[in-house]
Amino acid sequence: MTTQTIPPVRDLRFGELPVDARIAGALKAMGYTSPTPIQEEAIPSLRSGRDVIGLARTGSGKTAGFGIPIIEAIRTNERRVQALIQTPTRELASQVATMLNALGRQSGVRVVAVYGGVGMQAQINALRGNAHVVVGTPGRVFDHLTRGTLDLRQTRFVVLDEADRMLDVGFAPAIDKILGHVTGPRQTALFSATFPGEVESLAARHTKDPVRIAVDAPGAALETLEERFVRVVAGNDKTDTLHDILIHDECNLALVFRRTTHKADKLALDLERRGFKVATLHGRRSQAQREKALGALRAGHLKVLVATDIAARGLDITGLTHVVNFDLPDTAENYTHRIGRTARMGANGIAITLVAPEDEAELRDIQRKLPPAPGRETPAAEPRRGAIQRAVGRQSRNDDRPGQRQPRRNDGQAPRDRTRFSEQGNGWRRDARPSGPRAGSDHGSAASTGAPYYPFRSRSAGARG
DNA sequence: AAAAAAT
Repeated sequence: MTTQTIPPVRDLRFGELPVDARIAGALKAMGYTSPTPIQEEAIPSLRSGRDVIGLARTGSGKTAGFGIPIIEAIRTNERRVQALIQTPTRELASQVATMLNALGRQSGVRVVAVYGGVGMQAQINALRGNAHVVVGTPGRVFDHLTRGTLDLRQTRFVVLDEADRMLDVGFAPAIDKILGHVTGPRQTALFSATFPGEVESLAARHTKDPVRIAVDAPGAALETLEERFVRVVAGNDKTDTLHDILIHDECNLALVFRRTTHKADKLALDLERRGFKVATLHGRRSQAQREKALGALRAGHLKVLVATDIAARGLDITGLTHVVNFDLPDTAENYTHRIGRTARMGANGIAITLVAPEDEAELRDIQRKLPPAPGRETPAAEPRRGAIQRAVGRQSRNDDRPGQRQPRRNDGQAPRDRTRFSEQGNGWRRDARPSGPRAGSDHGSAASTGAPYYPFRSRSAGARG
């Protein structure tokens, strides 16, 4: 008779949160020891059975915030797809599936990624096996539904990751069709770092009396991120400025955004000629090329990845020190998501936006829509002589970054922001009057307007009664 | 106007 090793009964808590022992084990193996604020809020809410709209900054742990309660609710003895997570890009679907797989490993939960650009048969086989959780992009998910190779009739959890993107015009019809196949009772969760007013009505269509978790104002700044703006004077080449950024000591790994696939390719070619290890990621490349590029970036084999907004949302790349907006993002939301590829989970990061004279007006539009924060440049700021050299050459504020990899904060605790927010107009405004003494900032004018204050972490039902 | 997402 074999002696079974019974694991000691400990680690049944994730910080203050009680968690399933197998999940506690998985979390420990993943290096997480206590929940981030969004996890502290989202996990109990999802456990309670309520729908959730969760807003929290980029890199603050949203994936585990829905992943943990879903994994622990999966009945592994039932061979049914019990949870569906939808993402806007294939790479994000893959990344989320990897994370959920790690969370569910010790629980016997089977997670299957379902997205286009790769063979159908392997996915069909995986789905025919014991798939408990499906993470996918809408096109391929719908394809499986019409072929009858995916059955969502027993699905009890639906998550729209990057929810504002999934509900916008490009995706909404596909999401509607897919959710039409989820015929049983279900819990719906929407998560994002941005949530523009326009998507509120769409969100209401897909959720019932949701718990609204606003750990951070949509678009809120990150304390560990330094946002810089480099004015490139007329006639000057942005590529030269980018070159200067890349060769600077503090730049380990950079993600550079361009607005079109063609421009991304062109810049990558230029950088290659200049001797940089570079790859491109955009939607006109084959899935094999895309995966190779992202894999090389994650493995640290590249200096720089040039991408379109395909890489703007969700991707978590360890060691990414710099995000460069070579071309301006098209919206304030995209600005927030792009720069949020760095400075994740308490790590430091630098985001540099290259600004040509013709970009100025558009940049001002973007900045006007962002919650102001100490350290975040405001539209009023005037470009000054010598600003380029200073911005490129300046050392990072908290320079504790070692050569290769950024340290993950191993206490699992993203820095907590005590700033309060006031709701004004259609958006959220950062109100710089903290609970303590006033920080040396000039962004606090809203504090004296008598606007109502809402608690920093608000938990109110969507519709006020 | 562009990018993404099914083929």
